[in-house]
Order: sequence, then C-alpha cells, then structure tokens
Amino acid sequence: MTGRSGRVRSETARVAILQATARIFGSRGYDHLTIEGVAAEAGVGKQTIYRWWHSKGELVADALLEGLLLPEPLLPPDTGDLRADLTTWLRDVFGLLQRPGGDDLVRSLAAAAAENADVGRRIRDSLGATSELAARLRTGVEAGQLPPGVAIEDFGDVLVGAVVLRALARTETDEAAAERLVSVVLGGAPQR
Amino acid sequence: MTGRSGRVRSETARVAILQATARIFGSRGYDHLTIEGVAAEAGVGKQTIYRWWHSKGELVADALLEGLLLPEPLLPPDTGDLRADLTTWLRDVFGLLQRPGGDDLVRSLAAAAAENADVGRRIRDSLGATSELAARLRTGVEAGQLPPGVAIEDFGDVLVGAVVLRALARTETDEAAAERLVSVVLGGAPQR
Amino acid sequence: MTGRSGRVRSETARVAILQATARIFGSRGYDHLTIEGVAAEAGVGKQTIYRWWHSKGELVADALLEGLLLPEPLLPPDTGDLRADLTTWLRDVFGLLQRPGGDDLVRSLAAAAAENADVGRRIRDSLGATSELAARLRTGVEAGQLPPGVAIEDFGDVLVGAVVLRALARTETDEAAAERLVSVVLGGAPQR
Amino acid sequence: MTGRSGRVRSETARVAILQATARIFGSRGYDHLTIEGVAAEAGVGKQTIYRWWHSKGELVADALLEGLLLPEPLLPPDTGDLRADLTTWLRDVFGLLQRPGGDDLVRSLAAAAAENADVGRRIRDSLGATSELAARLRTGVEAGQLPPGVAIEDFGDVLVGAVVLRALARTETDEAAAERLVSVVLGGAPQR
DNA sequence: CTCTAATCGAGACGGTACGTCGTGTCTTAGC
DNA sequence: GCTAAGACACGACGTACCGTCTCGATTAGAG
Repeated sequence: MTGRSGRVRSETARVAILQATARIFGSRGYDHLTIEGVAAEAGVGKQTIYRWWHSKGELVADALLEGLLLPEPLLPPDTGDLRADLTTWLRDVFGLLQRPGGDDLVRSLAAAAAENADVGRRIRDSLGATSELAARLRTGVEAGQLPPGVAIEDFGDVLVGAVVLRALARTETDEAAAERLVSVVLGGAPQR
Repeated sequence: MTGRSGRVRSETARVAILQATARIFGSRGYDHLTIEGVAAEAGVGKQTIYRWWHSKGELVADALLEGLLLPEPLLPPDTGDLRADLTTWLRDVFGLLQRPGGDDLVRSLAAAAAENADVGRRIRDSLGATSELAARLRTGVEAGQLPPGVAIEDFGDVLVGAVVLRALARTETDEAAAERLVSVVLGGAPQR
Repeated sequence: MTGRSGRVRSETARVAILQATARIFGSRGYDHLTIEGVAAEAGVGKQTIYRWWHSKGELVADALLEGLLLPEPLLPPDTGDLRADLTTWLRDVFGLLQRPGGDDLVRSLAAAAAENADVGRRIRDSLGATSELAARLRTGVEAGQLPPGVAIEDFGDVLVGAVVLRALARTETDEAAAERLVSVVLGGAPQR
Repeated sequence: MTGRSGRVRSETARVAILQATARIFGSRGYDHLTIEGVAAEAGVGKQTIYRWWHSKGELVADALLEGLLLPEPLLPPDTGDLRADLTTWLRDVFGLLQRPGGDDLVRSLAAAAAENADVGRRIRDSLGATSELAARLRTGVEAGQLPPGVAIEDFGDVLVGAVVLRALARTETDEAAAERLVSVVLGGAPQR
C-alpha cells in the first residue's frame, strides 16, 4: 500500500504548541496571538506549526477541541423548577464574564469563529445537543415544564446567542438581566 | 482671542475614506481591511486617517454609523399576527445571510465588534430600543400579544443573538429554523 | 576483531548525487545549489548526502574532481610558434566564456572556491603543473622559446588568473584581448 | 514637472547601513553577511534596506564604492627600477593577504563579485586604468622600461588576476612568489 | 541461515534568514 | 493647519534550507 516512512510526528511538540496557544490566547487574546509567538512560547520551529495547521484559526480550534481554552462547562442545577435553574445557570455564566478577562475570552472566541469555520463549528458543537444545558432542557421536557415539541437546540442557541451578543456589545450583565432573558424564553414577566 | 486658523478639515477626504472603508469591508471583510488599503483606495494620505480615527475599529464603527455597511434595515410587517410577523422578519434576515457574502458580512461585524468596543456598542444601538424590530414588539405589547411586563430589549437581543451565533457557527438557516426560533421565544410548538 | 559488518555504501546513490550536483550547478549556479535540491534531484535522502560530504562545497569539489563540472580541457596546439599557440588557446577559452552560461560557470566556481578551500585547491590542481597548458609551456622552454628558468606554474597562474578576473569583472573577452594578454606575458606589442 | 513630495531619504540611515555592511563584511565575510544582520547592526528596519538596495550584492558594491571595505590602496614606489618596484608592490599586496582575514577579504570580494555584476565592475574599476598600479606602469612606459605599445590595463589585470587566483586556490604567497610573478610579466628569470 | 549493524529513502524537528506587508510616526512640499 | 506623498523603525507573515534526528526497510558480512 502506501509507502509510509520518515520520522513520526512528535506528540511532545503537538502538545506544547496547543498549550502555548491556550496560554497566549487566554492572556493576550485572539488578535495578539501570533504564530511566531506560539512557536517561541512552545520552543518549536514555525514550520512545525505550519506543517500541521494552516492558520491560527485552526490552531485555536484545536486548542478549543482539547478543552484547553474554556473553563469547565457550567452545570445547570436540577431542582425541578426550570425557571429558577435556568436563571441560576445564566447568572453563573454572567459571573464568568465578569471575572477579569472573561468577556475578552468570549470576544476572542467570536473573533476566532469569525475567521475560521472550524472554530465556529466546534464552539457550536460544545454548546449544542451534547451540552449540559441541553440535558437540563430535555429533563424539563420530560417533566412537562416545556412543551413536548420544543426545539431544544434552538432554545440553547437563543440563550447562548444572547450571551455572545451581550459580550460583543459590551452590554452589562447583571442578575436582573439573567432573569429578564429567562423570562423571554419561558414566557411571563421576570420574577422581580 | 484663540489662535484659530489654518486649513479646515476636508469633507471630501472624510467621505472618501468612509466610502473606501465600506467598499473594502464589504468586498474583503474586516480582517483584510487595512489602513493602508483604505488610504490608497480613497486617494488619501495615511496620516489623514490617523489624524481623525485611532484604529480601524473606529473607522468601521463610523462607516457603520453612516449606514454605509448595512443594507436597509428590514421592516417586520404588522399584520396583527405577531408570530407570523416575527417569522417573516426572521426569514428575511436569513435571506440576507444566504445571499453571497451575507454571512461574511455578519461575521466581519462580529470580528470588528470583538476588537473594538465602539463597533459593538453601535451595532447594539442600531438593533436596540430604536430598531424596527423593537417598534413591532411594542405594538405587540399594546395589542396584548405579549405580556405587558416583557423586556423588549432583551427580546430583541435574544433573536439577534441567535442570528449572530448561527452565522458564527455556520449553522444552516432555513425557513423551518426561523419558525423554530420564533416558537422558542413566543412559546408553543412551531407551526409546521 | 573489529565489528565490521553492515550494509555497504551504495555506489548508485553516490553517482546519482554527484550527477545531480553537476546538473544543478550547471543550470542554476553555485548559490542556487542546495543540499535539499540535490537530494530531491538525485532521489536520495538528505542524510545520505550528509553522511559522506560535510558541505555543499565538498560536494562541488567532488563533482569537479570527477570531471562532471567542466567541459573537456582545452588543448593548446603545438605549431612551434608559442605566441600563436597561446593566443589560440586563450581565444578558445574566451570562446567557452562567451557560450551561454560559460561565464556563469566560471563565476560559480569562483564562488565555490571562495567558500570552500577544497574547491579552490582542486581547481588549482586541475590547472596547475599537470595541465595541458603547463605541458605546452614546458615544450616551449625546451624549444628555447621561453628562458630556461621561467616559473611555469606562475606563468599559468597569470593567464588563468586574468581569465577568472575578467569573468568576475564582466570584462569583454574578444580576440584582441587574447592577443594583448599573450603580449603581456611574452613581451613585445600585440601583433595587431 | 514631477509632483515630488513625501519625506526625503535619510542620510543617517544610508550611512549607518553601509557602515554596518562594511563592519560585518570585514569581520564575518560575505556569506555570513545577512540583510537582517545589517539591519540590526545599523539600527534600521529591513524595509529601509530593501527600499534602496535589491540584494546584498548591491549593498556590498556600494560599501565598496564608498571605500569602506578596502584598506588604503597600495602605492608602488618609483625608484626608476620597474622590476624592483613591481616586486615591492606585489610583496606588499601579499603582506595584506597574510594578515589575519586578509585572504578572507579577497575571497569574500570574489564571492560578492560572482554574485553581483556591480561588485565585479567596481572592483575592476578601482584596480583598472585609474589605479596606482596603472600610473606606475605608465611612467614605466615613458621611461622606456616597457615597450611603448604595451596594454597597461591588461598588464594590471594579469597581476591582479594572479593575486585573486592565489587567494581562491589558497596558494602560498611568499616573497619568492612575488619575484616569480614579476618575472613572468617582465620576462627573464627571477633575480634569486 | 540466522543475527547484527551500517546504509538507504523518507520526512519531522528546532532554527535562521528570506523578502513582503502592514502598523503607527515622522518629515517633506503644497495649498 | 490640513493635505498627499512617502520614508522610517518595527513586528509578523509564510517559505526555503539548514543540519540533526528518528522511522521502517534493505542488505551485506560474521557467526
């Protein structure tokens, strides 16, 4: 079959590159992330990066896929009260954004997604049907808190989209905002 | 009194710069937009740009403000049936995205917003309380199609955020998706 | 006793490498000659080159030694008239230089010699005491056309040096120049 | 006439670049001379070099033209004895070659000349009809020590060519060699 | 007839330098 | 005082080669 030969790809280098990417992405943001910087930080030749990734977008997408960019996903609680649980989740998300660099992270991801289709798709994947949020929504449907035909993916999109938009637009993200957003999707007026 | 004197700012140059910005932004996207490119395209010295704008973000923000970047805003119809009207509006928006370069435009705006706070805020402004969508929602409240306490701004955010997220994630945007999204915010199952 | 064993050096590879070297040297010159290029052209791994040669200078020196770089050496005639014979020889040499790539070849050799001592020495060897020119000069001494104590090697150096210098300086090399050069070393004025 | 405008070329930068070139050329030789190195040494952007010179060859040619590369030209004495004077001159030249880096300098110039036509021509110019050597030869013709029709330029070429060839070939350059070379061009046997 | 060790092709690796592009600042001359 | 033009120091780009280092796969003696 194929005449495979030659030295094998170095796992050490691969990992060093992705970690360096994550480190720089986290500290300086997507648009101060440079291939040269990653190479230097990882102690690697530039060509070793270009051999395996075609752009810094792909690099970020891969780091994202390895879970090096995002903090642990937030678990929405399941108290039986869907409205309360979603509000709690959203409040936690907003809490992340308010931590120093939290909104920068989201904006950097948006910039990366804008430039690179892979990043976009992978962000979506990690938020989509397989996410913690979607799981909670599904139990909501089973418990009759949501109508049976509801589109769970779109439900999630709507919440996450609102979060992203607020990060891009630098809208304030306080607790009341969390409640208002939940009210928009669950109907009714905000509690407070 | 004050030593006011000297040549006055050239309106010709200002307009040429913003139009060049819009032209390049539209055809090559935000990250191929360069100050040098704009200067050349506008037949202007670079310094003339730097004197009045501090970054390409501001440039884009200004072009946006002048309405040079976006097509005419979409008017949601007012047939009395809010669900149908919102679905129509969303379908029209998706139509824009499906035109060649339509989703690139949204992604470019996201990239610009990620990099520059002004762009973010201005995008939000043009979509916010003063937008056509907000107006239609307000008539919905008056007509009793929406509960009186609903947060109109957040309602809009949620829809627009979903659109932006779909553009970033390259999610398909067909008619059924429009209906599903409307159902998420208005409750109930999609019609079809 | 000694652990002699293992695969023996491949003559095929050796020859392919030297021929590839000669081919590239001839067509692209010394400074576009790269080890990677030679390896590719010869269908050989780079390591196989580095195992047997330490630099591209040595490579060229070896190709030179195998006679792969230079055309057949020019024979000075022996008509009994030394001045005429030397002029003929020099005219032939100039003829080589005027062929397309002829002066490039000499300049490439100079560049190689400048960088690598071996090349320099080998060029000298092939032009020195063992050369055709030296042989003709020796018969000139025997025939009394040159004084008995004359330094034959230096005599050759002087002529070859003038040729190299003209190639480096891009001086024109016409027939009259050949006669003038011969006059310089043999004394008297040029014939024409 | 032409609409000249824009900032004027910086003489400071020009001089710094040529001096850095000379410094590096002298200490590390032509093939360790890099544009990046010159830029760094001169405290200048690379583009400033590329704007005015097309290759490192041109750079060296210019530095040569400014007299930054070569030591003061050697004056042949004029004692009335042409043979003695030429021998003295050649001995001095060989003395330069024997100083540390002296032959490297000549070889570097040869390499530069091989790569760049300008360098070649300028070396020739500075050694040619206008040189000190040519002047001494001319007085030799006037004094009847050389035949009237002798080609002075070629006479010089022959001597200089021999020197260059010896540098390239790493031939030893002792005093006896100087005498032998002079004998070749002046006829007769070396004195000693 | 196996074992062993040097060679082969291939090709990834950490580097250096290339020549280009864009940044933001500065210096001209012209209006 | 603003403008078009354009040079400047700087930083990053993506590419080409360098010389070194694995990798299987051959391929000869030595046992």
